[in-house]
Order: sequence, then C-alpha cells, then structure tokens
Amino acid sequence: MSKPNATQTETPKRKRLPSPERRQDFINKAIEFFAEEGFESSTRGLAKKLGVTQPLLYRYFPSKDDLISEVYGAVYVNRWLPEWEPILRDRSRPLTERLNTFYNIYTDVIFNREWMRIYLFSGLKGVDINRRYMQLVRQRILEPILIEARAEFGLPDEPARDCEVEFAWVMHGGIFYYGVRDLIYDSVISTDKERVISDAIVAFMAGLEIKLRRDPPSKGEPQTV
Amino acid sequence: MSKPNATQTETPKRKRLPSPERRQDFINKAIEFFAEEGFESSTRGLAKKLGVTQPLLYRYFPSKDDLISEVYGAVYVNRWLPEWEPILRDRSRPLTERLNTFYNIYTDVIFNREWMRIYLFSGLKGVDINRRYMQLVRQRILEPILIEARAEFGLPDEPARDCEVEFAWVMHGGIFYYGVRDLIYDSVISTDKERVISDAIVAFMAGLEIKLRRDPPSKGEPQTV
DNA sequence: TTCCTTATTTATCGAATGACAAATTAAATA
DNA sequence: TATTTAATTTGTCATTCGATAAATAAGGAA
Repeated sequence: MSKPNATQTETPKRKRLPSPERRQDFINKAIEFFAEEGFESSTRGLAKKLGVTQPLLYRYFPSKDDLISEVYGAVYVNRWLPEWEPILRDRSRPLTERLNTFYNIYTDVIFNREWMRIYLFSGLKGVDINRRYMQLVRQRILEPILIEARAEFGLPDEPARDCEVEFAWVMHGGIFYYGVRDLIYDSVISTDKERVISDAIVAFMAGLEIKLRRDPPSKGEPQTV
Repeated sequence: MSKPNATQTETPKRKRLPSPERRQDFINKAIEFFAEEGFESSTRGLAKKLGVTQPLLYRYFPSKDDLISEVYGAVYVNRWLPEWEPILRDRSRPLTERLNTFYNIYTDVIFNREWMRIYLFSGLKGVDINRRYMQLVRQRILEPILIEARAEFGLPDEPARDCEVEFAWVMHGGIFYYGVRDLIYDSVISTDKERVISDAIVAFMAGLEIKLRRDPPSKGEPQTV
C-alpha cells in the first residue's frame, strides 16, 4: 500500500488555478467552513479543507477579517433576489396567496444550513451587516405586506405603524425560527414546510384583521412609538 | 503619578475567599463573560474580568469545558421555574388570559441578554443541552397549550398532532425572535413587550381555531407524521 | 506569637494562531 | 526550447491559548 516518495496516488502534485477562479473557490469553501466551525476557526483548518497551504490564503485576502467580509457578502447580499418584492405587491392575487408564494420561495433560499449558521454567527458577533439585513427585511418585505393588507381589508392607504411592524415581525420570526429548529437544532417534527408556512399565514391574516379593526389606523397616535 | 513599587493604590494585595463563594462568583462572572464574548474566548480574559490570575480557575474547574458546563446548568436548568406549567393548566381562567400571563413571566426570564446569547452560542455549538431544552419547551409548554386549546374549543381530549405542535412552535418562536431582535440585534422598534405578546396570542388563538375546525382531530391520520 | 492549611500567584510548557518573507515551480510567453 | 510571470509552498516569527507545577502568602488554629 505504501508508495515510494516520488509517485502519489491522489492529486499529482499541485493544481494551479487562475486567480479569479481560485479566489471564488476560496470564498465558496470558506462559507461552508465558517458556517460549520464558526468564524473563530483557524485559517489553517480552512486551508486544509481547500487542499492548499495556509499562506496562500493571504495572497487572495489581506487578512482573515477581509475573507470573512467576503463571506458575508456572498451569503447576505448576493442571495437576496429582487423578484421577491413584486410578488408581494401583485394585487391581481389575494394577499394570502401572495404571502404563501413569497414565503415558500424566500425560505427556499434562507432555509439552508450555511445561510442560517452564517447569519446566526454574524449576529452574535454584532457586525452591522445583520442590522442592515433586518432593515432590508423590514422595508422590502414587512412594510409592503402591511400596506397590502390595508388594501386587502379596504382600509385607507397609510404607512404601517410600529406595532403592526412588530406584529409582522413575529409572523416572520416564527417562520424563520422554524428553519432554525430544522437546520440548526434538528428538532423539527413535521417537515412539511409548506403547511407550516400556510398555517402561520392564516394566523397572521386573522390576527391582523382583528388588530386593525380593534385599534384602527388614522385615529390616535400617528407614529409616536 | 507613578507609584513606587511597594504601595498600591487599588486593591491592597489579595482578597481570599472561601471556596464555595469564590466558585459561585466564578460561575456568575463566567456567564456574563462567555455570553458577551462567546465560548471561544480565553480563560485569561475571564480571569482578568474576575480580578484573578488565570491558573486559579483550574483550582475550581478541571478544564474550560467543565466551567462551560456549569454555565449551561446555571442558565438553562436553574432558571426554569416550575410554577410556569400550572398557569397554563388553570382552567378557571380563559386560555387567552393564561397565555398572556405565562408568556409575560416566561419572557421576563429569558428576555435577558445573557440568557439569549448563551442559548444561541450553545445552539450553534450543537451541545445536547439545547435539544433537551427544546424538548422541555415542547412537553411542558406547547403540548399543554394545545391540550388546553382543545378543551377551550369544546373538542375531545386528544394528544396534539405534529402539525399542531409546529403551529404552536411558530407562535412561540415568533415571540422568542422578538427577544432576539431586541436583545441581540437591537432592532426592535416598539418596546411594548406586553402588546407584542398579546397580539401574537390573538393571532395564535384565531389561527388555531380555524386550523382545528378546518382539519379536525380524530379523523384521518392519527399520528403518522 | 507560631504553625498549618489552602487560596492565590508566579513561572512555564507545548500547541495553535494570524501573518509575513523568501524559496519553489507550474504554466504562459518568447 | 529558453525565459518570464505568478501561483504555490516552505520556513518562520511573535502572540495567544489551555493547562500544570511550584512558590507565595493570607487567615485560622495552636
């Protein structure tokens, strides 16, 4: 079984890749690696996974933190799809249907072990990209949903109030947390994602209608917390 | 400003504490420390926070991992209050009222930066204490709630089906995620916890009633996923 | 006071870490 | 083929890490 010194069984000797491709390969594998091991894990561990020596990483990224920033970008920024928002605004379909469509394809992207773990790790690190991502969710998903809900219920068009945004966040967070339980904690019993989403949306719509009729907009405090 | 070698301005020299108290102090500060810095942070950093040298930690805990286990115990196990469950089962009050009471006092405990961060860090580490905690939540909170809901709606007493447990998890997770946004991401706009909980419960109860009447229990599949 | 127990510190080890400089070598260019 | 470019490795440094052994000293007991 043991070979002499010269001939190797596996990869011949070195594989040399042009700069851009190698770089992209590094980022892709870094996503896998840091997602699984956390950002505190060593660049040597990553290099081993890459089948490359550790100093080579520093030819492509000035520091470990720079590499991590690239990982953030590849996960957060690049995986946000612009076609999501129009789905929510398409008034030719009932809102409940739009919400189901949206959350099914949205979770097709984020219910992914890498995405989830990178998101949670970076959130605990307190990097600002998390805050920006949540602003994106609020402005491009939750507030549009609340606008559409007003239209659906025949209420006047007004910006969403803070407590309504929080209410939408709870629905969104409930669905999100289902993904966390599934992909991070392995503690999900019914893996019927579509049904979980559908049930959450039914409750959201029912609750929102009650809420909007109970304390209707354009009455008391305009927007004061 | 600079002092000679002998005289100190701050603490005289050493403060000596009896073993049990020192040990407890270590655990308490370790909770703060690891919650903020993560479990990968150094024992030297912790010792500095404690105002003590690093090897002293090893007089009280055989290894860093043993200390971390103590932290888990102090946060997860010891902060679970046995009086929670009876609140949910007290049929002299409407279920909605019980749910509001329960989630307000439950979140008084877990909506705490230390608790939340320890929970999230340990979840990402994949330690089994997380899985056990979630089983606890399911068996002692969610399933009782579903049993009570059946009674409230005048339905026959049956064990909760999987998809109902998931539905309860989404409500629970939505409330939980509100805490995460508040304490970890600082991205909460309305800090009126009581109202957020109340709205979530209204939606949950409305959704559950629709759900139970739409596909009623004791009909089709008994418990087959 | 003196002695004894033990809480605490000092000193240190071996391994692992991020990062850099210089030596190699694969592959494109001439 | 000979030469050049740059991708990759080898070697290494200064820190930092968890952990241990030995030295110190605080505080109670005699």
